[in-house]
Amino acid sequence: MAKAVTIKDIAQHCGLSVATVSRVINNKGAIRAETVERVEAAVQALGYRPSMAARALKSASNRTLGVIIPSLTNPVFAETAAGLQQQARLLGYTPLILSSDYDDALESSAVENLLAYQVDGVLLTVNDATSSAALERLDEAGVPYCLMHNVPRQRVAGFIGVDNFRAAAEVATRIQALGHTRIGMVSGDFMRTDRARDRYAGFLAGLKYAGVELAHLVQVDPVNATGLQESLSRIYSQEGSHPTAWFCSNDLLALATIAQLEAMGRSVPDDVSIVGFDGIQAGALRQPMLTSVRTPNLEIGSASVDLLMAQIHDTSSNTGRKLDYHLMEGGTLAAVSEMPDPDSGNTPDPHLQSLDESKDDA
Amino acid sequence: MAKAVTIKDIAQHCGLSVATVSRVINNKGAIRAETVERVEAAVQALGYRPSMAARALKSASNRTLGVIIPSLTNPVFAETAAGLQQQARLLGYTPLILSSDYDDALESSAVENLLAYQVDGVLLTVNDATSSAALERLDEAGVPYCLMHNVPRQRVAGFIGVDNFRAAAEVATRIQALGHTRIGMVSGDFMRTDRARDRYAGFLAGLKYAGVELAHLVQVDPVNATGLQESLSRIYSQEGSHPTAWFCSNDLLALATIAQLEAMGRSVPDDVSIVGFDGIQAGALRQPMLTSVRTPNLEIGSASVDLLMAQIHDTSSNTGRKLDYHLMEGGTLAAVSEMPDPDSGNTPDPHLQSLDESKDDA
DNA sequence: CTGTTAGCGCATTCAC
DNA sequence: GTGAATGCGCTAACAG
Repeated sequence: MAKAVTIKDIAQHCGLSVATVSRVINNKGAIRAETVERVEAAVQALGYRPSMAARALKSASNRTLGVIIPSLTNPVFAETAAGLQQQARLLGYTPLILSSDYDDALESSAVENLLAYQVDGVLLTVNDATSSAALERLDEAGVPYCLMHNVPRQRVAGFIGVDNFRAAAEVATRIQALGHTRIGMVSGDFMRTDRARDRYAGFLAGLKYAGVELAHLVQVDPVNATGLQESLSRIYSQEGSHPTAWFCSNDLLALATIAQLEAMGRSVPDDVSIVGFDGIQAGALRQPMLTSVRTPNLEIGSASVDLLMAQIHDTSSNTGRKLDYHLMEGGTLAAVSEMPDPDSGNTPDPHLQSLDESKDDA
Repeated sequence: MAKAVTIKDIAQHCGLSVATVSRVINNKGAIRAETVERVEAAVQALGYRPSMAARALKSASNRTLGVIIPSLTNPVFAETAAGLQQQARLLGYTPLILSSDYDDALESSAVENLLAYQVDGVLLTVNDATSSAALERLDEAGVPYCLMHNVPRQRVAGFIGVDNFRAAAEVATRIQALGHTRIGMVSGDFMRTDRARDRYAGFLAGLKYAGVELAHLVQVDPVNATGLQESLSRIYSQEGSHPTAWFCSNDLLALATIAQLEAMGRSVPDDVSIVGFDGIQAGALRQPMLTSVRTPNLEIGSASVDLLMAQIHDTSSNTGRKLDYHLMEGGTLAAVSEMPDPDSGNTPDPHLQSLDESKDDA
């Protein structure tokens, strides 16, 4: 690696001291206009770039933001990362993005890693904000951070996310209003993420309010949906009435559920309705479009950067914000049909039939 | 930010010099076993982490790999990044991931940024490997790098990707073999990426070999597919025979094309066949599954790390490798039907009809 | 307005 | 085997 040009080189080149050059570069203090020009010209000419390493070493700011997300390949987090990266770039910060693969140990080691890089702050989505060693470590190290997607009940440094509980409850009432009475939920493992837990709790609460009981709960691995296929085929091979609607705790699961149901010969939404959560592009591109709770993922990223910046500079006690979500009505949620499940003998209550055509009020 | 524990702290704690501690930590030189133990215990106890900044400053290695991808939200690159991150982690390296948004200027500034971080090497997908200021800058700085997905004709430091030309040519012959004669291509802007150009060239060559001409070429913005809708509706609103098959230069475009065609009342694959490129999850989850050239994205990431490591350590002249791809036959490519386009009066050649049922030979 | 100087945390000489 | 000293590139006092 060719020797990089340092602040010293440009100082020499201009016949100035390194201090003056540093001032010009950082816009600190008052310097003569001509000097500024001279330095800037030299910077251009020699192709100088300040070393982040040296900056960090001076334990000033190195304008680096640590980022930890559960997965790079889940579009939700990819979008969040994209939003955050763009906002960071605007503010002259560089994000250092690590993924935890939904693993607590990796989450913690990612924090250690970021600490070693002396990041100015951390943006992260943890598995579970109520019991995260990673967050404790950040508190202990005194590094400002902002949670993304996690909406913790207890006070933390900051967070940006949507009200998962409330959104899921809305989904429940919406599904029930369409006449469904046999309703299931497909969820990521509760032990793994607080989002899955909140969405489950909200969905349950919504169902209860609507006077319906949850017929089935299928918990799967959030990374690869292990167990989904088996569970669904078991449920649908049983005698009796089958669910006519499923709420999935995220869109990836919803898409996988649809694929599985269709592979089993069930048609969506004619035989069974599906609602997802996240509003990822893949759901919007399919036909019919996936009905889903759309969350502002890009904005969650960019707003988190803003919040973190506020913390870094003002140390104001900004504790976070809930962003709006939107129940996007696609075509995968429909009113329950007269004959939802040919295998079962049950017919929906007559008084629900009037709801059959109410699906286009989105 | 609470003062981090330094090598000095643990030296004091052990009654040793910083030099000795450094030796223990880096496994350099001979040290007494008991001393090693003592140091390691202190490291554990005090929670010491060597500062990457200081390491980088000593212009040794800071075990950081720069990464530049066109987009975080395109699953192809997200998967590649995931593969690369995992492999890097295995080897004790940390990836610093930046996205260029398919923009040459951002690509270059990303390189500058990585240079400022003194990365040990760079893994990147550039827009166009044959004319990249970013690559020139890396050469100039003497930083080893490995291209991902770019398969340049001229010699470069290293690359890992698939043979886009050959794969696209295969797609062409496959489509033609199914009886299609009116064939179009939807492509990302040629000015933007060499992949789009190679795939176009390969597709053309394949068609030529098969004795068919390309009926339509639709070029769109690779970021947001701007212009797709307009072009397609113009083509299908014209009198005469319409394309019965489209090859799309990537899966995101293929999905968007399907959505657009279906919105226009065309059925896939009954009215029109679609083939994509990349093999992203969203294509595999839809029904019918998207027919696509599946590329080993995770492996492209991990293999690139390996190749880059080889360059960093051996400075061997390893010039890269082409990885295998696979034409995944989903359900969106079918033999041309007897009446491909109700609007047009033309009927396919009788001798092609025998191919109608050959679609399940995948 | 500008120059001098002192470290930041670490790896690496060179002594002992 | 181990310690003391040096400097990587930079910023932040403190002097002029």
